[in-house]
Amino acid sequence: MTATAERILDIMQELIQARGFSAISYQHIADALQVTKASIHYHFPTKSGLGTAVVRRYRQRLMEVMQAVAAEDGRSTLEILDLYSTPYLDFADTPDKVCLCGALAGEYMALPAEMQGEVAGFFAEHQDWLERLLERGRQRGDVAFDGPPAPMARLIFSALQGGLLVKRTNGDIGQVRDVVAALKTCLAPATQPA
Amino acid sequence: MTATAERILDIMQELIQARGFSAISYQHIADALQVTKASIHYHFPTKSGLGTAVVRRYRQRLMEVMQAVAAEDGRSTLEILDLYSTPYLDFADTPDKVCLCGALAGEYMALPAEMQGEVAGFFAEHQDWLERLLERGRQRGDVAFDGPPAPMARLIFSALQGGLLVKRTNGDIGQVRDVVAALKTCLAPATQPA
DNA sequence: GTCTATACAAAGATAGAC
DNA sequence: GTCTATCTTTGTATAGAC
Repeated sequence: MTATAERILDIMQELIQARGFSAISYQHIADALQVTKASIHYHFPTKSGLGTAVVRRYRQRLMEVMQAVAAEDGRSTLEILDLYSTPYLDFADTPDKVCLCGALAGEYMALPAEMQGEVAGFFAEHQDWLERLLERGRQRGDVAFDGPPAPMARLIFSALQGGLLVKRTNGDIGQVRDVVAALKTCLAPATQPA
Repeated sequence: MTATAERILDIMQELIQARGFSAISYQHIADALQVTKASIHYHFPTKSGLGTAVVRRYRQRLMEVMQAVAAEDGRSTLEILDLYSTPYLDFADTPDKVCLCGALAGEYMALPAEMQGEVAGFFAEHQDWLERLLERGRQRGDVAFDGPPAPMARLIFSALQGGLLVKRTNGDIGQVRDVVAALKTCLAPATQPA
């Protein structure tokens, strides 16, 4: 992967996060990189291939974040949840970006099959990760909730994705912060009555 | 509004719910309606105007649902929440549709300004409605949660939107059902210890 | 690896006949 | 209201020079 190819991926990712995949053209990328369309095609012959490469890289990066977060010792489950939420809160700090896969999910049926697979895989592995986190947390006793962990993991993940999307329409960072805060109140173990 | 114009709105709405706005062309609509592109332009001269009309109608319809639901007497807050969730669960029963505004949110920065306003208004009024529902419910004592109602309203709405988007990528209706179920466990008032 | 030039299809939109 | 025909721009993609 050359440096230029990486920059193209960077630009494409930012564009998708802001405007989605269908609305992006090679011209947009060329303008941002200050080269011609043909140069972009040299590095990524097809738009479908470019889109797939962007999602793959994004997916891998966030997976590394999750593995690093899970490896941290001495953190409470709620602290780990905070660390997990950090990338989403960072997106919320921008005026125009959401999660790459959250953006792509809205136009899912218009995506090339290869991209659909990457997006679906991203969602699945995040929810699996959250499920394991909740399971461990409940065993340790620092989170509490009714029923099996899978529905709660789905709630957390769905809420983060949805919260980011809503936030961009109202410009209120509180949208995502509120969602995270409300989730925590749902998970906080009941303090033993004295 | 003529019957044909209504059918165009129907088709456009379905197409957006499945594929987003940017990926839809007048040709797609013309094919679905079995007429030529020019006929569509007769009813809706610009794509921006057509998109805006679709969102406006959708917004209005769901607002009517909310008003009808809120007017129902003798329902518990959790029952009302179920009624509110019905349209989302109906979308979840299709293989390819999400909430119209949920789909549009992913490509928000690529939308015409007028459509952005409608989407933002839709989100705002839904969250406001949920906030009032929660406030009343807590007063009546049939739901319980920590802190002010706004964050919980935001959590519920974000989770429903996000849940639908994730559901479409994994084809599992359980995704949305789980989210609703998990939300309910978060809201259920603690049963008085005997 | 980037450029110019070009091919070809699809897009949004309009004119004017029926 | 719908059609055919057309305009103009944009989109994805390739060929070949530098």
